[in-house]
Amino acid sequence: MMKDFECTQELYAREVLREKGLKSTTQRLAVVHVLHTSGKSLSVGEIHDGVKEMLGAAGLATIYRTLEMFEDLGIVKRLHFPDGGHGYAFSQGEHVHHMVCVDCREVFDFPECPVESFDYASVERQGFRVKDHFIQLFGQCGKCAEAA
Amino acid sequence: MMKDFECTQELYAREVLREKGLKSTTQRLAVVHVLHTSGKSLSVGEIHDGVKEMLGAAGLATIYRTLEMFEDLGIVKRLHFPDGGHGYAFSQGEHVHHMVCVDCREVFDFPECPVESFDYASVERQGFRVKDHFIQLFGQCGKCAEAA
DNA sequence: AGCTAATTGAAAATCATTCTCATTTAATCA
DNA sequence: TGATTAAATGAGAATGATTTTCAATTAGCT
Repeated sequence: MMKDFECTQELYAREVLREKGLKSTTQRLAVVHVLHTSGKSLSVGEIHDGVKEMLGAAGLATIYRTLEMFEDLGIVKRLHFPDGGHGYAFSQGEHVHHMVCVDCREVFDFPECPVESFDYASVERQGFRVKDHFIQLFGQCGKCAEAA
Repeated sequence: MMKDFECTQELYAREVLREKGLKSTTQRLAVVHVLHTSGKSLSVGEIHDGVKEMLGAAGLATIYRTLEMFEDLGIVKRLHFPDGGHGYAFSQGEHVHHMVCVDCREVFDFPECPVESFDYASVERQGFRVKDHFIQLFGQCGKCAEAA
């Protein structure tokens, strides 16, 4: 499957998949397309709907399988919301954090990492070795702030 | 229900509940006890087991209801793990972040907030208003690092 | 001790996620 | 290109997690 309207994000996913010997299926590329063009954090159901709209039909199990795999590959990031729900946003493997509008769930990158420059002395004094971190900022985007 | 071995954490929970006009039931205090004494992040099932051990029996629905309520009240924090699972840790409402050992799930506080002192200029330039944040550090505690 | 609204427990209902397996498809190579 | 083959998909069943319902119980008042 090679479409003329393929964007850099799809080419990126295609490349990551190829490197790992995984197939660039229609469904997988559709997931990338839906996530990337939305620019938002989407739930599994929303992604499924988007893919169905593109392809006519798509199995829900495939969406789950794809998202799990994409998360491992760094193609998507799983985000958590204060209400207990979670969603997925497109990502290109770089170390960025996300800031999500709690109203429209639009996702904005936050390239400077507040933790990178942070002094871990206090936890390391307790014997810890910090290996990874998860950061997410919540707030309101300009549009939603105006609308409110 | 008033036990002689009640600790400050239970007294704290009792106080928060009283302020909101909520009842300090045996089950709720047992959840506090289980979480606080474990010092770890526990799954809903583990909390349920712990409470059953203390009380002989306890409904799972009550555990869910209690945890949801406690999260709103700031008595517990919900933590997310890289494997997609989540757990709950005792908290006393203060603004602390947590660092979790990925092996034993022990939870350590991280009082200095790396984001508090952070310069939000880059996102605010995009029209955002940052209202909240979620930070979690992952790593290995001293004990688990030795054992490995 | 008695009253009352809040809370609980058990089971059913709902919702989310994973699994199974027969069928299809992307990538490779002749 | 067409054949081959391992990987991937889809449909639905199975599982697991969470929520709801409602009758019975209990904490926090007088």
